[in-house]
Amino acid sequence: MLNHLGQKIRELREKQNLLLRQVAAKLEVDTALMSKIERGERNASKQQVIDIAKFLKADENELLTLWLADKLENAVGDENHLASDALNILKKKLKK
Amino acid sequence: MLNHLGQKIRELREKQNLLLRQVAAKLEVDTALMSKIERGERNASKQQVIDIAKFLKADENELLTLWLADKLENAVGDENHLASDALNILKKKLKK
DNA sequence: CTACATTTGACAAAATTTGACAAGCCAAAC
DNA sequence: GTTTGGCTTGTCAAATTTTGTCAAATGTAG
Repeated sequence: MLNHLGQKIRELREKQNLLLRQVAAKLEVDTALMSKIERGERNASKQQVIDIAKFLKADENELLTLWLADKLENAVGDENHLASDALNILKKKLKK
Repeated sequence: MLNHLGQKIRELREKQNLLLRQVAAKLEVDTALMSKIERGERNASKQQVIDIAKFLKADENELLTLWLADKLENAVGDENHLASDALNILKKKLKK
């Protein structure tokens, strides 16, 4: 259930002794939603990631990369056995 | 707009001189949908890919791999600049 | 022109996602 | 014990996305 982005956000938040409530307030979302985002139960929107990066003084691209990695992991679903080949196909395509 | 799976399906279908209508009939979907799948305007479901592989005598895993590659590409969206890093993160995770 | 294959656009139904709310859990302090 | 405060969980309606069909348009060979 844990994902890359959520883990990182929680780590950043705790290092700065901030409450879920405080981050949530900045994003103007419910604390419950923030909790879900950190635990990977819900995906953050791109804009939310950007806002979080700003508030937690983190590198925006770093967080967005984790966010994308999570999205890709979702897309793989339970097709683990095909993923490595599929990833290679995609990698090749992206070179253009 | 073209995707990996659709291209492959079309190639297989044409090599066997089959009509969209015939493949669509096998899958019990509208011809229009089949056309969209081949052109990448719509994604096929996993089951549809399996049925197509069977009907076109293609390797199921090969088609499913293309199907997954397309899904991953969709997930990347227009975040091309982050994709390569995200892919590496995912690759690492998949090794477990 | 005709006949047939494919494509396109619009649409309703179905499925998924989204965020809020309320209730619950848990530890620390009282 | 009870209260407090932070976090989590379940449920829900609204919003959004996806799915497949239909009808009309386009293309193409005879």
